[in-house]
Amino acid sequence: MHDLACASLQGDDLCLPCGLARLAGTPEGARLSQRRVPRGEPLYRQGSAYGAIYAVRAGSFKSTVHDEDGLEQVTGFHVDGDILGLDGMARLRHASTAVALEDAEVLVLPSCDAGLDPLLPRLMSRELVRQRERLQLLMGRSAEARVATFVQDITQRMHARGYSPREFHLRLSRGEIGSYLGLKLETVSRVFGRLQRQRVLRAEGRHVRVLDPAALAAACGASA
Amino acid sequence: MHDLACASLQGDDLCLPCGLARLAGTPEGARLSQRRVPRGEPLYRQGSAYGAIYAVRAGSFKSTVHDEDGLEQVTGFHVDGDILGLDGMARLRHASTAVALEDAEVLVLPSCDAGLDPLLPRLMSRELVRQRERLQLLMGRSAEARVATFVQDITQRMHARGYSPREFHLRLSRGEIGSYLGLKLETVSRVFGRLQRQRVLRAEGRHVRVLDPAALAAACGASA
DNA sequence: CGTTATATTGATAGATATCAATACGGGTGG
DNA sequence: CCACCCGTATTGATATCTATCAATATAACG
Repeated sequence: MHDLACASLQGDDLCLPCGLARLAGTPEGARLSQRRVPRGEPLYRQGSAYGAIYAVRAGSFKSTVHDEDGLEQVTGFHVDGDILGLDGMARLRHASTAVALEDAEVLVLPSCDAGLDPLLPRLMSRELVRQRERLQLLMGRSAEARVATFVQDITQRMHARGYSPREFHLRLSRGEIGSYLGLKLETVSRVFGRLQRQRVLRAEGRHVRVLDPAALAAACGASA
Repeated sequence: MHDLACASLQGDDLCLPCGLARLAGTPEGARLSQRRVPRGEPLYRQGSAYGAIYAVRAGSFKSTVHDEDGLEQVTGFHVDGDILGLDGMARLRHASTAVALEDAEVLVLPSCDAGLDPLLPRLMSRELVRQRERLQLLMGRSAEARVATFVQDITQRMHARGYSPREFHLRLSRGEIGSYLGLKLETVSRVFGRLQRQRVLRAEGRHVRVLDPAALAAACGASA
């Protein structure tokens, strides 16, 4: 029963994917249910009753919030290993909508799971820190730095999961990226154009290839 | 023992201050220790070992993070009833610094307190939602909207705690407000000047008086 | 009362948003 | 298989906003 928690609590950084990987085949693992979510379908909707949190096993999701006028804003981009739904616990109602960007699969983690419980506060704390880092990233930095960081973040996450760190297929439109980064879609497009002219990357529509990782890293630091 | 959790879990919104208020004088309350923090002193520092979270009982705090170069950025402003230190659980090391803006007093909440534990995930979830709301506020909105929202937020919090909703003493400099809102100090100053000329409020240095709450609310909505 | 930090105010430059037109691309139906 | 269409992306011209640089004024403090 402690497999999940212990595996994940060890070390400085906690790693739920690792913990979850160990669950495969164990009695505890069998207890957890999976759920398939077809591309374009919501895993949950803002305002709906909170029931569980989810761990992405395959595919990717975007999180969005809708303000009073119904305007959609992208607040998150999630892949394999990420946890979704933590924001629903406060009011026992989901505070955002999660939509699959491609056919996806998630592990359903009931909120009072004995194996997950001791881990939960730390997981949430990490999310809190990440959220703040994202805020700091977006605030003082230029459009170029934001886009560069976004691209780098994706390549790193892809790499960590065994995919090519040089090439990937974006599943978000320019408008969605802009919404996520606090920029207008035209600005996102222009930045991609600039980075391409500087031979940092090649962006053919949504297919992105990183040509110069060092230059990309450098572009992440430009302040305003 | 369940006083704290139950009082706070009832209703749609959870309220730790209410729960804590009930603890005064009870056996559980006596168990919790208090701590005084003189003005300008840190409650904890970024990077120091995580030991507990804290509930503000009197006074106010600012949270800051220091980037690699040591540059300070204000990430939070906390008053009576707010919880501090949640970001330290992820790595068991505080991810930010909390400094008292005036002589303050906090309740020390050991992380594995039996009364607090069931409440913790919801508390953290709420913080997660707030953090995101803050991000959305800062991203697409004009300097005027940011400052107006900041002022309104303070008056509302003050009001909820029994102080005058019209007048308060800012304990942050223009530079600190700017850091918190993602603006330069000159811009903050100019916005205060503009709001003053429009008779929305009167700002004499750090003493602020709201003259026209409706106009202030209207100013919160200006996008970019 | 002087000294230093903080705040206000002005002039200018730089960045992104906005408005507008054109190009591309994927899918559908002919 | 090609032509057409609609959503998406690119590119350009201009407006708006905030940052920056700089000077002065005010407030806090010893």
